[in-house]
Amino acid sequence: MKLKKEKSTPRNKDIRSLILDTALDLFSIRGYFSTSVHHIQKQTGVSIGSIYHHFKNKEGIAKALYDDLVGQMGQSMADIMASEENTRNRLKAVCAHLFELTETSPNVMQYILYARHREFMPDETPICSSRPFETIREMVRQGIEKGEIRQMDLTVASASIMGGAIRLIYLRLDGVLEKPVTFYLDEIWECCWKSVAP
Amino acid sequence: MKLKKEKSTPRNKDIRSLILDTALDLFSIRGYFSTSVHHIQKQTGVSIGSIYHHFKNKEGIAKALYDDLVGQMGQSMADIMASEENTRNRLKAVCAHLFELTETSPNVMQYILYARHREFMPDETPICSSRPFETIREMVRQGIEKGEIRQMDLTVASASIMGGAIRLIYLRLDGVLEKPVTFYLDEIWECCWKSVAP
DNA sequence: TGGGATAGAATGAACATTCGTTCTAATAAA
DNA sequence: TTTATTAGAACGAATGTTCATTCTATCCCA
Repeated sequence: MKLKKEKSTPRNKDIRSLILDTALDLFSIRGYFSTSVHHIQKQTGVSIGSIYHHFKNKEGIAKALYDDLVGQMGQSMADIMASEENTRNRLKAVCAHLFELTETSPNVMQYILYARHREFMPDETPICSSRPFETIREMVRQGIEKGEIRQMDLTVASASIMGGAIRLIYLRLDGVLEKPVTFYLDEIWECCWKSVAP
Repeated sequence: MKLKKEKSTPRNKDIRSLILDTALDLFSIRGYFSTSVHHIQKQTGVSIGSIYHHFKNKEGIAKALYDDLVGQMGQSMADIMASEENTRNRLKAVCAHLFELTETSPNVMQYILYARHREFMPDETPICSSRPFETIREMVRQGIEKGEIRQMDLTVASASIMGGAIRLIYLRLDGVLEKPVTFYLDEIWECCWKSVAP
């Protein structure tokens, strides 16, 4: 009985997660277009029929994955927003979080930052307009309002403050940095902050 | 005679260029994987056989295109390096050039920056290790040496100084900026420079 | 100059393969 | 029994590539 239940009941969620986890691995290693549904089938052991029972189609898998990951990241940003008071600490915490994520889950970072979502999810809003990035923008906006960041165009300020850090993340994901990005956190953060400080 | 020569001799180059130009358009609009060789055939009017006569295969088209564009950009960077003396002017000229290119040939910028080359050109070095980016790195290195940029890790300095500008280019290509990037040049450049100034 | 030989460029039908998706049957759960 | 889930064979469309053939321009020799 127990054995049966353990095998079956949690299966719904397990299978869905199993498919998404595997898809993330395959997508970020081989890319979306070079990953076939049959690959996912082989890697998960879940049958084709079952995959299509859980997701409308291949794009549906990519979309669900995207929503999950962007949702998680949005939550992290909201948490930082809530737990830190001043702009400088908030934004440094954002950088630190992104750097750690890059090291602990490069696949996640790769999929969020690097995959050309619009290429296979035509209706998706560009990543930079999604909630996590909107939250960062809001942090910057408040920073300008409070005078912690000098008066300037909001978009330029956001790009400037995150640009260097994101650049480093790309370099790390591309295998160009030999040390973990986290190693460079303090140094790059000083640059980021100086670029917009009053 | 002359007529004949004009019609025939340049044809080799014309067809090759026609294929590359069209491929660039299609690749940057629909993406590499959503562009079939048959699409290129239809758009150019050049027969399939002829396409395969000029290029080894589809990947060969992408690679030739990449080499051409990266070569051109490398030349531009070398020109700037040669024509400007001090680091600040050099790097601002680099930003200005990239911004102008983004406005005049967004396709080129899109292909160079955004396409996941490693996904379909497995042997290609990551863009950030290619010659144009190496030249930028060398500019920064000299800047640090001469004390125009403060003492710091070279990679971090490069990422910091170009990060914000590149970020803006991405935003523009994604259709998030309503105004041309060139409009923001002075403002973002001030940020970039402040981030690494002594 | 004229005419055949040669090289290489262009053609597009045909091919094998892969892919996303559907369908029907079997199984498990309620 | 009824409903939800799993299974995997089958399908059709699309793709990258090949190849036998035709066309065109240049070269060579009479």
